[in-house]
Amino acid sequence: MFMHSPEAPQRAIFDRSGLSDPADRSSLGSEARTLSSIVKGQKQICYSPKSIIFHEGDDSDSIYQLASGMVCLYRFLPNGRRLIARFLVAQDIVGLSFDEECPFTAECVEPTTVYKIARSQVRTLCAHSPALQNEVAMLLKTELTTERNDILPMMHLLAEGRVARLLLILARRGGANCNSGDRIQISMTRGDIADFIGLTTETVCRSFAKLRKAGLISAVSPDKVLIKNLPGLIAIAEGE
Amino acid sequence: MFMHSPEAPQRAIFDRSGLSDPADRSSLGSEARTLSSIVKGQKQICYSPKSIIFHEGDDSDSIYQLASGMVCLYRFLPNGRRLIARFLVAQDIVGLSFDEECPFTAECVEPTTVYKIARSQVRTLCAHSPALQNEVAMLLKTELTTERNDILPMMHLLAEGRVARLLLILARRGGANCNSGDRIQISMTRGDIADFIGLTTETVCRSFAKLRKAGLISAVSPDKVLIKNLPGLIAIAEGE
DNA sequence: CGTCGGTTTGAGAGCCTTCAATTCTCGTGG
DNA sequence: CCACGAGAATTGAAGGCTCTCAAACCGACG
Repeated sequence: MFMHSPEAPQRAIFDRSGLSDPADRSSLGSEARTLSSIVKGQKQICYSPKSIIFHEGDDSDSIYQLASGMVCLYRFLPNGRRLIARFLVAQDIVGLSFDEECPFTAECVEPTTVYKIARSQVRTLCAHSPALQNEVAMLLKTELTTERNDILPMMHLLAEGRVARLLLILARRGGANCNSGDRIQISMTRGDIADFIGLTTETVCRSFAKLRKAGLISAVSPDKVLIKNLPGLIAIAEGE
Repeated sequence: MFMHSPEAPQRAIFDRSGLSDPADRSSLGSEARTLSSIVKGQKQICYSPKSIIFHEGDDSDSIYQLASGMVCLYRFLPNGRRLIARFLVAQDIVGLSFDEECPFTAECVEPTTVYKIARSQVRTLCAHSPALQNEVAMLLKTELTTERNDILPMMHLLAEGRVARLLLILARRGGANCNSGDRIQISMTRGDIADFIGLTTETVCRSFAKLRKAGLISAVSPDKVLIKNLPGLIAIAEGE
């Protein structure tokens, strides 16, 4: 479950479609535009670490696709704790599922460039292009699948399993081939990780230490780890 | 955040659309069909408690809408623990976000009737009806929003907060007006609740007891509770 | 009336959080 | 090039929360 690539080319996303009629695929013609092709015309916007792309509560009048970097989507609970819903990496699109208001704040974790697309433009193009509207539905489906497979099981795991699962998510996103020996780049802080998987900074640290002592990973630096035993890591990430 | 109704009429769902072009709404004409209208032509299928509507791994060749009853969607983790992803109630639709295989088993919690629609039919109708395809996108959006607002915060709460949150979800679904004094019907078992919010049966029980002793709810029977102090319950559900 | 599944309560062990102190990392300025 | 300082990471100890194991209770049903 961990090894399929979420950065599959658009065609692959289409091919997995359970909604569009395959027989109609050939009739799309030249006016069929993918979100990617629309995005290519936009200029890139650059952000430095810790800068905010949009705030929770802002009018959700645009959607964004990351060209590079990393962004986290978060919100504060009434008790003051921060809840990180998702980390976005290159190619990820954010905003398609938003209503009038942004339900999250989007803050850059590292230097980031994004394409910005007006929601009104997406609306208009969707209304005229069944293919594009289908692509949007596919993207929403993918988002739900990711939520289902990556995030939801976190709630049922102990600390070590949650951290292992996060590492595997990062490994899958970062490196194409994900084997024992591969290096994982961890751009976010321990506190970010904690707010993502529902633990404290200290517990995240201790979990890293346990995984290290168990020989499943080895630490190059706080933000780089090597996978020493992938099957073992997967086992932990799935609850022993 | 808890009090908006997820069972809003279809029009309301359309009106909240962030994707369809409002200007095109009037051109839908008579061929515009909603999922609800399609469903009305189907015959109902009845299931008794504990019966299975579909198994994890089955070909996902149909989608379902609940007419009445309650269904839980679950899957087993490699460690043997069961993970309940969602409880479906009347009007809920399941399957739109599935790929070739069902990612969950759907098991009835109580006597349940469903409408069954072939996925191929949805595909075909979607290909010919932008309005229907838009409705599908809206339903996926709603599912994501629910996941974001109801489920995701669970991971960051203690046992009492998770149970309080579940009670509010049930209250919102069950009764239209949700005030102190309202009765909540809890059809699933304590074990089901535990597998949903990532705890054990015993901890769920103890959390109910704590909420009772705190005067936030009172127990009519194991499967019926009264809300005694809604603001207090909401506070707990959001992390104090 | 007895059984069975589900619920509730208790006790002890293990996990996570909190609070505190220490170490590490890395960019900056000398 | 090296020293310095701020922020991040790590480690320790104590206490609270949750899990496990066990036992008692309850209600529906045959």
